[in-house]
Parts: sequence; structure tokens; C-alpha cells
Amino acid sequence: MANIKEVSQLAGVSVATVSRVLNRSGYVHRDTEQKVLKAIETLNYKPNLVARSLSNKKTRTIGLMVPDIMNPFFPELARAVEDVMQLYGYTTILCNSDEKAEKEKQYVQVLEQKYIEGLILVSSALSPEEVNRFEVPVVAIDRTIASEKVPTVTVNNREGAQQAVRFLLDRGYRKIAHLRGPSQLLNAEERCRGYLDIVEKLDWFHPGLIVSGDYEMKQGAKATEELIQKHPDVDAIFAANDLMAIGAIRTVQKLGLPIPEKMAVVGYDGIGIGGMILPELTTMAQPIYDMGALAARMLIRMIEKHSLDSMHHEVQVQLIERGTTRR
Amino acid sequence: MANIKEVSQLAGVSVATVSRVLNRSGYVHRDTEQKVLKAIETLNYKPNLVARSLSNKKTRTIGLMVPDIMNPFFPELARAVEDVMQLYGYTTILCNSDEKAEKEKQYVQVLEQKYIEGLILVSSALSPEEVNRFEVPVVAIDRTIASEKVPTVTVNNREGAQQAVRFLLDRGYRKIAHLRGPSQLLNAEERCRGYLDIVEKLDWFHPGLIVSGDYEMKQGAKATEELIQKHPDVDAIFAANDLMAIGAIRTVQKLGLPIPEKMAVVGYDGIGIGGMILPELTTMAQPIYDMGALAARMLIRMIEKHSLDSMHHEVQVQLIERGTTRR
DNA sequence: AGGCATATTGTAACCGATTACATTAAAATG
DNA sequence: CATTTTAATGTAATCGGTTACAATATGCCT
Repeated sequence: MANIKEVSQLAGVSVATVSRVLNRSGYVHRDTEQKVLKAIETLNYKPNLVARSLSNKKTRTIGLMVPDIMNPFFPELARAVEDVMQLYGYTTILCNSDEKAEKEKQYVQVLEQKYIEGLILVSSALSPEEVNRFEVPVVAIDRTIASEKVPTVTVNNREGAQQAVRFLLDRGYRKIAHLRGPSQLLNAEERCRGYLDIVEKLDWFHPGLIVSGDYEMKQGAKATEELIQKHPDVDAIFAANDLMAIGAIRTVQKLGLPIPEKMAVVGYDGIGIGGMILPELTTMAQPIYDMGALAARMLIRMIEKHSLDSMHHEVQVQLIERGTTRR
Repeated sequence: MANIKEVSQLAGVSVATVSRVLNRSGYVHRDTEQKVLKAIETLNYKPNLVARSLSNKKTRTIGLMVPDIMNPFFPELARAVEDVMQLYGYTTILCNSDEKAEKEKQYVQVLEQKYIEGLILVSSALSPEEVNRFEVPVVAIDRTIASEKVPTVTVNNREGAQQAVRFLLDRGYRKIAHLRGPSQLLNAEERCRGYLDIVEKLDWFHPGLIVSGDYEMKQGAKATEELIQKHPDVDAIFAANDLMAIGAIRTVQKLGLPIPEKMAVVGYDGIGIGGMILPELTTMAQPIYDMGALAARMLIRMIEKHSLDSMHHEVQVQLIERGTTRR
């Protein structure tokens, strides 16, 4: 690979001039520019971005930290981030943290040594203080870091949960259980809160209708089994995420209860799979792609030292009514 | 951030000595080493990897090019690649190509300028000559680049397809249609070939039983509809991938045909969703994670200038028998 | 004591760009 | 015409490491 020096020699100018041509900075005579461009062309010269980064301290590279790209929520998010970054000439490093604080810290360590310019964080393993210690701009998605300093993109979890439950009531379901997510996750807490907001004061309500899960399908299936055994009169399940909802559907179908007649299921997230199963899953859909794209745009603004209109963006969930609830 | 010079000053030695300590290269007196380590500790010094890369020409960064991370096949692959790379201290840049040659070329261009050390390619948009022009080691997964020079990880598509079809025959299905993948993809061609190997000479066979698709669910559903309309006596569908198989199931269920009694469906790939729908999809599963991990290991060997045991690894698909075929 | 291998450390070149500063020529100004 | 601006270019420092080479010290052998 040719370097700037070879180009400068071929063009009969100094490296500074070549650099000026490359960056359109400073004065360069038209004729000189032409000579340089021709030399660049001839040698098929491409600037060495590592060298450039060393003097610039800019790498046009960002990190994307997700718990696990295999979790169906994250591919769409990753795609959005990557699309926007690509559009602005940035490159995206993918990191799977498994929600392990150690792994995250180690990753961030290396990424900072590599001069990444920003980080999109979908995780709750790290404390706000640890995140604040990062040297690069960070945007957190979904699992809010409880820190004013870190910009976030979140959804109105509580309100969405309320809507979902109200929707079930409107459709005539009378005893609604909740499969809640892992207790350490804020969004699980909020969704549960929203559920409670609606049902708490209803006469049939009783805390046993809330079953804890881990956002995985298996758990959802198992929890549903126990639930129905203990409370056979439950006629609707509001799951805190789609995977658990799918687990619930499996159990319900195995038990031979017709969906949506005898049992309704509503999920949360709006992942693609929900539209593939039959009956299709009714769900409170998050605008996953939009959230990723928004976070990416915010991060870029921060990297480029522009100010953000708002530190905390809350996007709206939307109910997608499909086959697991009756009309 | 402290740099090596500050460390050397605090330790009262030259930068060369610090570098020797860092890299455990050359001679360093025990006492000196201790002084240096203490200085590193005090300043919380971390080497600047960009600077190191500039003199090394090693970035410990690789690229992973997939058509679209949102396609359910790729997250597992990406996870495998990332896991192995992480294990060996490499960092993974994610690229979505949408199978567009232009996008791929542009990406590779930038990645090379950034000194990536290797590339894992899941794509067929580029010609072998274009791939050979890359300056870094490449491993191709799945969609074989028809070039002896590029190491590949593939599956025995043809054989797997044969097995799948034979399995259907064994189970007593008598008229098996095939939803084939996009004509430009080698694996679609091979799977179709495998199907033909078995059924071509059977009396009921007839080319109209092969319907073209694009590996997407929608297409699979639509193609199945047309298929059943034209050939109502078809009692089994072998789809070239799981997404189309899922589409097929949807159509079949909508038409009220009981699965697996009146209609069987077998997919190909073994993506996670197959186990979530009901009935669960019988499929020729590729060891997706293993393929990614294997490709990653091969790439690392190439980067580290070790020789490969074999340029072309063919891994075995395996039938997972589930609910869409009868016992 | 002289010669040689080994150990320890430093100086300076190098990786490949950017850029502050200096120099000179040409154009604009009074 | 002298003076100031603007234009054009080059020299060399810098980013933060690695490493070839040189210099010196030490121990061992004959």
C-alpha cells in the first residue's frame, strides 16, 4: 500500500501539500492539486486511517454493547445502529456482555484503548458511577441507567403496560395474570407497575397473579403452567415480553385451551417472531428500529460536540392487535 | 490519559525500557521492572492501541460481513464469531451488506484502511477475483465463494437435502414439493439438487413441484398457497430454509390442513424460531454456532500465520425431528 | 589480564498521517 | 513604489507507541 510520502514524491510536492489536498484544508494551487490527485490515482493511494487516528484522536468507530445478540430483540436494534453509523461514516464494534459487569468493564477498557468515539449501551450491569467514568460519550437504550448524566432512549413502559391491560379488560377478559420480568431490570419493574396501576383495585386481583420470569420462553411456559394450575379461572395473560408470551401460548395450547376464546395473551416488545407464530401474538410493540436509530443519532451528535435537544427520549409503544386476543 | 513517556519519566527510565516491560521483550532488570510497574500502576497507564497498531500493523480487529443481522440465521453466527474473537483478544466489527456488492466493497475498503486483520464473509455478492484482491485473510461461510483460494466453512447441503427428502418418504409421505431458495445462491441450488436426486425418478415427480422463493417467510406462504392450489395432492413440503417453511406452515394451517397428518413440512437451517412455533418445525439443522466458531478459529490461525489443516471445512447438518412430520 | 558472551539501558529512527510555523511569491492597497 | 494581504508550499514537530542499534557493565573462561 502506498503511503503519503510516496504520493508526495510522485507529485513532486511535500507531504503537507498532499495532506492539504486530502483534507481540503489550507491553500493549494489548482495545478498542484491536480498533480497530487493524479499521483493518488496512479498509486491507488488510500490514507492510512490508523495513522490519521493517532494524530486526530478520531477513529470513526463506536461500540455497541448488547446482552446477547441472539436475543431476538437485539438484531433489529443492532441493524438500526449500524445503518445510521454507516450512513455517517462510522463503523460499529459489536459486544455481547451477557449482562456481566466484568465482561462489560473489560470490553469498555479495550474499546477506550482503541480510541472508540462513543458507546451505545443496552445493559444494566454497570452502575451509573462506573458508566460516568467512561471517557467517551455514551447513550443508554431501554434499560435506563439511573443517572441524569447519561442520555437515554426509553419507552413508556408503565403506560404501555397500562394500555395493554386496559385493552384486555375492554375485550372482556376478567382475570388477568402477569408474567413479570427479572426483578433487577427497571423495565420489568415498570411494566409490572403499569399492570398493577390498572388491576390493583379490582376485586378479583390478588398478588398471586403475578409470576416472576426471566424474559426467556422456557420460563414463560413453565410459569404459565403453574399459574393455570393454581388459578384456573385466569382468562388472560399479560407477559412482560414477547418471548415469555410465546412460552405462555405454548403452554396454553398444550393444555388445549382455545386462544383467544378462553385465554388471551398479550406480549411486550414487538419482535418479529410474534408475527410468525399462529395465532399471531398481540403485543405492545416498541419501535425497536427507531430506538436504535435515535440512539445512534444522539451519539453522533454528542461525538460531534453538538448539543442534544433532550437528554432523555421516551418513545411510544403501540399496541399491535393480532390473533391472541379476541376482537 | 497517561502515555508511555510520562510513565518512563516517573519510573526514571527510557520509553524503550517501559515498552520492554509492557511487551516482556528484551532484557529488563527485576528492580527496573518493579519501578516501571509501579509507575504504570500509579498513573493508571494503559497503552494506546492506535499508536501500537501504527507501528505493529496489528489491530486485533476483524470484520464480520453478513447480509442482514436481522435475518434469524445470523445472530447465532455473529455470536459465535464474537465469542471466539473475544476469547482471543480480538474485536469484531459488524457489517450488514444487504448482499449489495457496492456496499460490501465500500465496507472492505474502509476496513482495510482501518487495518483490520481479517474478514469473515457470509455473502455471495462479490466475485472470487474481487475477494482475492483483499489484503487481509478471509474466511467465507455458507455461501461458498467459488474459489480454491478462499477458505470456507460450508455444510453438506445436497446430502442434507437428500436426507430430508428420504426422511419424508420413510414417514410415508408420497408427493413431496420443494420450496427452493433464490436462484443465485449456491446453497439453494445444492439443496434443490439434493431434492431432485431423490425424487427425480419417482413416478409422481414433475417439475411443477419445485417453486422458487427468496428465503423469506412471506414468499414461502404465498408459494405454498399457489402450490396447493395447483397440486392439491401434495402431502409434504421440503423448504430450502426455515423461514419459508414457517410461511408454508402458516398457509397450510390457514387452509385447515392438519399438520403433520395431511401435510408435512421440513425446513432447513435450524434457527431458534423453529422450536417456538407450534407444531414445532422439523428441520435439517446446521450447527450454526459451530460454523461461526470454526470460521473464527480458522481466521485467527490465518492471521497468526499458522497453516490450516484444511481449506474447506464441511460440517454436517442434522435432522431435528419435531412436530411438523409424523412419527 | 584479555577476550567474549550475556545482561541492562538508552538514543533515535520509524510507523503514516496532521499541523504549527516559517518562507516566499503574488496580489491588493494606499 | 512601499506596504500589507493573501496564496502557496515546505520543514519539522507531534500523536504514542516499537525496535534496531549502540553503549556500557558484569561475569566467566583461558
